[in-house]
Amino acid sequence: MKLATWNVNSIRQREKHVCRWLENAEPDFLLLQETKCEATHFPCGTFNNLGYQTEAVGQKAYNGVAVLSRRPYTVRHCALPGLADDDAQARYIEIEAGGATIMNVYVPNGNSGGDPGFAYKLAWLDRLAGRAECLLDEDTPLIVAGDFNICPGDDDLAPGTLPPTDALVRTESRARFRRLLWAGMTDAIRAIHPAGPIYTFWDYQAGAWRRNAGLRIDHVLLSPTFSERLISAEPYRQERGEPQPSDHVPVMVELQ
DNA sequence: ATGCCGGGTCCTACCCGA
Repeated sequence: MKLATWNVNSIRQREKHVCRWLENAEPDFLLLQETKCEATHFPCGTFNNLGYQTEAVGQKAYNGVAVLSRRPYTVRHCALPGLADDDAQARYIEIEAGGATIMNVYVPNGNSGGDPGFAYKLAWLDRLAGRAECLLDEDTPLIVAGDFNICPGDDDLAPGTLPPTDALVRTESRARFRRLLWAGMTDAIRAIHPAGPIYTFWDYQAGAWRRNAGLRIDHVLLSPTFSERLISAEPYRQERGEPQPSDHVPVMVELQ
């Protein structure tokens, strides 16, 4: 089974990239973030034609997530349960497939909106961890994947790319990521590649791609049932070199 | 420590991302 996550930075701009990538990589599940598209305008038909059943949660201009799957699934939640303003922003889809739960997340960046903006990010991550812990307590096989907007460690950003005050590297953000690990989730990329620089995002500006000034902020977290079956976990760097790319690349895991 | 790029929308000057 192959599952991937990709922040596409507008599905309308990236529809052809996604189709081409699906045909080459053939994931069973693809979790998209930053579709920037209301659900009624999401190009479901295009992906149906490639054999993928699609569920989109969207809003105008910002955020937006979607699930593409060639395996049967049911949608369980279209917003993070229990969050105070839980469906104000389109950041979460939770599905059930083959007895497992899969969460597609677009975590708030936390750098805009001052202290309340950062507090929203932390509250969102606390709520996510609480939800994951509930499912882990019941031994539900679980995958949490998406754009976390967190560089978990110092190998996860090119030196000098971000100041220590940035919401992507703040200790409070990293502590929320560790809470998910301590709850029993495995960071799939780090299970396969324990150390060294691995990036999933390169800014459009200042020659970030050319200089390999990247960040690792897109993650796939696996509960024990899945981590024991992990075969590979890789970012698809070549996507960043395509014409008109997203600033993020797909991250795919293969499970036995 | 960004807003140089690239997306969005109140269509055009701004907001937002990481």
